[in-house]
Amino acid sequence: MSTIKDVARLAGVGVGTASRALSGRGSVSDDAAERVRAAAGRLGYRPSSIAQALSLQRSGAIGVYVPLFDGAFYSEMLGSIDRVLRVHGRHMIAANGCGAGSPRQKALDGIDFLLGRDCDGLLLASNSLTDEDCIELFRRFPRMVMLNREVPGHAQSCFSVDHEVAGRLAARALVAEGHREIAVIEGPPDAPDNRARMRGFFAELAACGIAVRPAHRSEGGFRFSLGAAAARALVAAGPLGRPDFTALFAANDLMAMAAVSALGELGVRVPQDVSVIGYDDSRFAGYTSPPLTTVRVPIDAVAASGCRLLLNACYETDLPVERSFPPTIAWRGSVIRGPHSPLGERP
Amino acid sequence: MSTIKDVARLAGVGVGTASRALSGRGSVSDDAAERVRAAAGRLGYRPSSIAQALSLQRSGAIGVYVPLFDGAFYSEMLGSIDRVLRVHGRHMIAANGCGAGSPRQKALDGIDFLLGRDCDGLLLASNSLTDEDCIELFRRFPRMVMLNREVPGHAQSCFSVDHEVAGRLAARALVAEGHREIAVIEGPPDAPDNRARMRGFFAELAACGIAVRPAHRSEGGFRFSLGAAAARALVAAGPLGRPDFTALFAANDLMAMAAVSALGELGVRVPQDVSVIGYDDSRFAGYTSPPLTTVRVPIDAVAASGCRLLLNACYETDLPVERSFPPTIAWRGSVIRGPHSPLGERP
DNA sequence: TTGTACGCGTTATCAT
DNA sequence: ATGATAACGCGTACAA
Repeated sequence: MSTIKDVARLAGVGVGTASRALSGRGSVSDDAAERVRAAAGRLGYRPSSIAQALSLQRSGAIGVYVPLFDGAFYSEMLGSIDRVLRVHGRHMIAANGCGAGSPRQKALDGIDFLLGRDCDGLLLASNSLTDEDCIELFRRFPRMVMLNREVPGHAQSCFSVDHEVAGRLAARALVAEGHREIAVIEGPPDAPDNRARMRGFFAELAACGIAVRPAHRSEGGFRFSLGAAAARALVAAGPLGRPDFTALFAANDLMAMAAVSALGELGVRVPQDVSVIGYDDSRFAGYTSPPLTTVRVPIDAVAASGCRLLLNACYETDLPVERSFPPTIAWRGSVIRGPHSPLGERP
Repeated sequence: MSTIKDVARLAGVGVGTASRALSGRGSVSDDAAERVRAAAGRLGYRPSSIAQALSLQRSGAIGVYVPLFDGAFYSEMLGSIDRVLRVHGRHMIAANGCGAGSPRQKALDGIDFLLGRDCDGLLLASNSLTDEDCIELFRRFPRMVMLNREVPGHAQSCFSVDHEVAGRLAARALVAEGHREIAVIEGPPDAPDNRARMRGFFAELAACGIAVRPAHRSEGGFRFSLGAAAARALVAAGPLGRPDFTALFAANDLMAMAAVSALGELGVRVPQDVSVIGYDDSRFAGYTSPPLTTVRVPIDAVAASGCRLLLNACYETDLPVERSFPPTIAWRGSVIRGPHSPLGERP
């Protein structure tokens, strides 16, 4: 690999001139600039990003931690982040939770790993860290933004949809279609995003005078297998092993999809026997059978804005940043009219 | 941030001693080593990976290019790669295709971007590059391994399942269940992996005396929307707008899932009216309705071995590397017995 | 065993 | 406008 010294020598100038000519910063005579460019071209010169990093005191790397790479939710974030980063000439060091330990420990390990790689900034998505973990992290490493969660005292550095509002939306969608006997497959009980959407969902239902029976609440965990198991448990709890609810809200699309599948194997049809509404509007939601009606949360926009704020913090730029990411309902085939009269309007 | 100089000063030794004590290479008196460790601990010293990289002439970064982050196939690869990398203290700079241009151009851009970040090695997954592109890439940058494709003359650096064998397997599965009127939704016509699986599929069918009618071949492109469209086209081509085939092979699970959904909306039931077999055994395949019978290709193992070979090449290690990744059939609910007598045995 | 000094490739400063 | 030179933080050869 040729260095800037080689370029300078071939061009017949000093390294300073070569550096300025190549970077465009500082003044160089047209003549010299041209010779440097030619020399660089002939040598196939590429600046060493490592040496640049050492000299500039920044690596250009943004560390990104997500619990896992697969799953429509996080991979969509990743794509969005890469897009923003690349436009601005930065790159991503990506890590997901791996190895042994609890989800929280995996997150801590992954973040620690990232911290050791000299990242200029950190982009974090984790609902397994405690608020205290996050606060401590912010203290040690202020150039950080959290995605998909709110951390007390750090609203500026947190980007998320309002999951409570989104949860209310799901409830409104169901009651607007005339459902009242409603079952729920919840996400992990200590995940902040799950709790927020459940809080909103139940609150809106309560506002409509609807209470969800305890037997109609089943705990999942944002995973296919748990969604399927939860769905089976829900119908098993009904009389004669038939569901005694007409609608089902799953805390994410993965579980909604798994629930539809499990329901199908039990002989209960979606949407004829029970309507199902999901959450996230994952890439696949339009292509299940039936296509999934779901709460759309614009996670790509969330990630992009979070990334841009981080970039501003790291590189003194002034990229535009959105703060509001209103959820909507993606109406598809898995929710149909229920037996009761509609309450309110279709959101 | 404190540097090794600070540590050395606090420990009352020279930087050389501090460096040796911290790295474990070279000899240091127990006494000095202890003082250095203590000093490092008190200072919260973290070596600058950038300075290390400049000195050692390697960054510890492996560049990974995949066409996209979402989609079960590539994200599963990513997870597998990160797992291997992290165990060995290396990290991943991940890039996916973004910006304008053809898929091929995106790949070329992404790779070029990675090359500019001083990666020690490159892990590539792309079926949009031509063989010539790959060969040229290997010439310019030998420390590279291709995932999920074979490049002529570079078998050593390519890791993939044998898609032709896997395609044959799909055919055998269908005929073993008594299907003969078979339709196909193909992937992108110039993607090598798609071509190989189609070649195998048609060859095995031919060996059984079965020919696929031109009207029963529909071109998709590894995407939901194309799978759905292809399925609609297939039934539209039949008499009375009903399918005149009893089984359908989709070149990947995404399209299989979309096809099942589209078929459902047209009133044709899976598997009662037509059996569907997918390809990949994506994470979601067990949770569609009905659960998808599919060709399982162990892409995680492929990625892990490819990654280990690359690590060996980059860091003179001797990690174990597998070369054979036999595909199997994951039997689930989307394929049932067809009208003809079985040919051969269930693979 | 130890400390000093040099090299890694770049950018930035500063006389010229 | 230009070129020499000093950082940047680390590993390591070498002399002691």
